[in-house]
Amino acid sequence: MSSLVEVARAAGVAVSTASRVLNGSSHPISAATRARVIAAAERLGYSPSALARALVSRSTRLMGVLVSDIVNPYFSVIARGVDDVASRAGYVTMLSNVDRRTDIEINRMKTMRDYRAAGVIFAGSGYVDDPQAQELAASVRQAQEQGIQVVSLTMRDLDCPVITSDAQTAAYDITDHLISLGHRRIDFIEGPPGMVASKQRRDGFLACMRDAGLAEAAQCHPGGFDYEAGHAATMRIIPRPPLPDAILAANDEAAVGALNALRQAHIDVPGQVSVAGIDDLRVAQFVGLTTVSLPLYEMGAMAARHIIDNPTGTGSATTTMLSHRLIPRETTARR
Amino acid sequence: MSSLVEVARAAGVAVSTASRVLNGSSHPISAATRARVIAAAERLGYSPSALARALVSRSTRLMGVLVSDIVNPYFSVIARGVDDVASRAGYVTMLSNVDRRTDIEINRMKTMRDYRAAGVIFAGSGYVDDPQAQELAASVRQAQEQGIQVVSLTMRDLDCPVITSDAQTAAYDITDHLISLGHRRIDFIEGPPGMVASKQRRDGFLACMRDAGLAEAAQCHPGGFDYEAGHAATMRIIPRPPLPDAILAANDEAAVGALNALRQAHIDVPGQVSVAGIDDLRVAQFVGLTTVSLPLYEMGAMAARHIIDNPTGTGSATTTMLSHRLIPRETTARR
DNA sequence: TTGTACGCGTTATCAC
DNA sequence: GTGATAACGCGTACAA
Repeated sequence: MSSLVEVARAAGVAVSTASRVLNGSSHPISAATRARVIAAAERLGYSPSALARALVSRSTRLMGVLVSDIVNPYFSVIARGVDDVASRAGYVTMLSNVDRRTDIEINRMKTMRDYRAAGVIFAGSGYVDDPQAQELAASVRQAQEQGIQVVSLTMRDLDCPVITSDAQTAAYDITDHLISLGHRRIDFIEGPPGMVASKQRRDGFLACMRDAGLAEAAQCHPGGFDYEAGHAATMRIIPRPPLPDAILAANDEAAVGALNALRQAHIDVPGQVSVAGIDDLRVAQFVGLTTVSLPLYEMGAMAARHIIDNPTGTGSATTTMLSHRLIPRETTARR
Repeated sequence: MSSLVEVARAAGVAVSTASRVLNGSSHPISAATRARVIAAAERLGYSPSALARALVSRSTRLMGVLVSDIVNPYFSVIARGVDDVASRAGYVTMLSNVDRRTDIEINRMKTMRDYRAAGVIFAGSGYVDDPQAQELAASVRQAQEQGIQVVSLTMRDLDCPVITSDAQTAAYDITDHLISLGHRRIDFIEGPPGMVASKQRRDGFLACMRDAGLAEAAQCHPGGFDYEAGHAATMRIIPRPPLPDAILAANDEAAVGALNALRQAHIDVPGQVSVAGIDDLRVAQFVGLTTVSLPLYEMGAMAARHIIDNPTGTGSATTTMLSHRLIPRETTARR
């Protein structure tokens, strides 16, 4: 718990001298005193106060990330991307779960602002007609005026740079893949109601079906992003024949739920029905799920790098689109 | 970016007065001035500097968590437990991935120490004969002397409170369950070599087999904690008949790998071979895996609570054992 | 090459 | 009730 003054005293030098050797200043220091200071610091177990340092330098190496739920692999992959580049740059990442609630999001973001985070990354999507969207936008603006970099990983009504992937086109592409396999009647299990992310994915699906002249054959079912939702939706599909040629779920976990529901009902996948998801999370590999790979890790990593590389809050609100990739596996087959 | 002095000036009061109203001090303040200060703070978009506050109060509301890999659901569940109680108490959690490397662990822990974290939680297990264990222990001791609470979620050579679950007994219990189902020849797929967590689980398995007079029927295979390891180990088991009655993997993900390897080889589970895991992660529900539920969320939550409730670094190094629970599902059956 | 002195934004102590 | 003022631990002009 010794401070710089104590180290300086122990080394018989002025605090400024101690400071200069201990924080790698370019200021010239004689080898002798440098050694003395380092020895003293070592002996006293000196640990520089990042707090005090931040106070005077007016900048921290704190990287904020706001996720809906870190247990959701979608977000843990993003968080991993963030932390990898953050820690490599000497930053420490602050993580908060906001449970898809804008009020919590506002609140946590203010807490990170109080700690003067270098930047805050919004990993989760927004909501359609969110009554608190304005309040959030105002908080974001305020944070930016304080010099905090804000980056969003989805398109939202925030005046900040966006680093994202095109979920709508991803949904379009996987639907197109299904169609190219000869499937005509395709059922779509939607994401949670009200989320922009849900809407994008459904829109991509519908657009592709329409473009293929299959608008009539497209059917949407309420669902969600989790296993149970995909399972339940499929349980509602099964008893109403005819079965669709294929089922596309709004994300992988729901797709796995659909897959299991079908197999439990002794419906062969992909023999009778093909199943596909979106995201390409780890579970998709486990079950051999056909899906679209979204660059989640890269999004997190790029967002962190953006924050580190743009110390001033002057970055214009550009949008960076990272590309996705179709991953055909064993849950889809030619009709 | 306005500070307390600016708020005070705008409100026409002294900084001390502004401070008193803005940080909920119990000091008496006239309603009139209180209102003026609040109005001024509002108008200027004042956000208190947690940095400056921490500097003078000598304590932060920063909660540190060190995990091996946040993408691993084992750790993300723990992290979620930590963050839930942390944020409810106004703390913000700092997360770091240490990739099972003690040197990184030491490094990240020092960074958190520099930020004067209220506490640091070690979520990952240690390694047998770790050459850097001493260095880590020394860093921990130093942090503790600075008033940082340290909690470990596994038994390691750190002089700090431990909040954990008995993985060895968990392994024992699931093995016992397998035996009670009539299985005799049981193969165990080990965790990553060198990890204490791997050893505990294997020891629990072997102890149970021995106690059941089945030491001869117990067979251990090198493996790992991930899908690929479980899959590969099982691929090595299959071509060497006779098949075991059951396969127990060191954790759920490896068990799912084993399960898939068996099914791909057209071996019926649980008809021909039963399969079980340890942890009870979400994927275990997906595939209906019999397993043991470890109180991961609770461990994280309790650790965070401990840190919040024990502001002084005086807590003795007690050990708290949280109980596990057998979860029989569909991958095991009576022989 | 080294030292002095000030300021970063707060809280706490003391006086009024 | 309110107001100066001294810390907290550090970086950095500026002076020596």
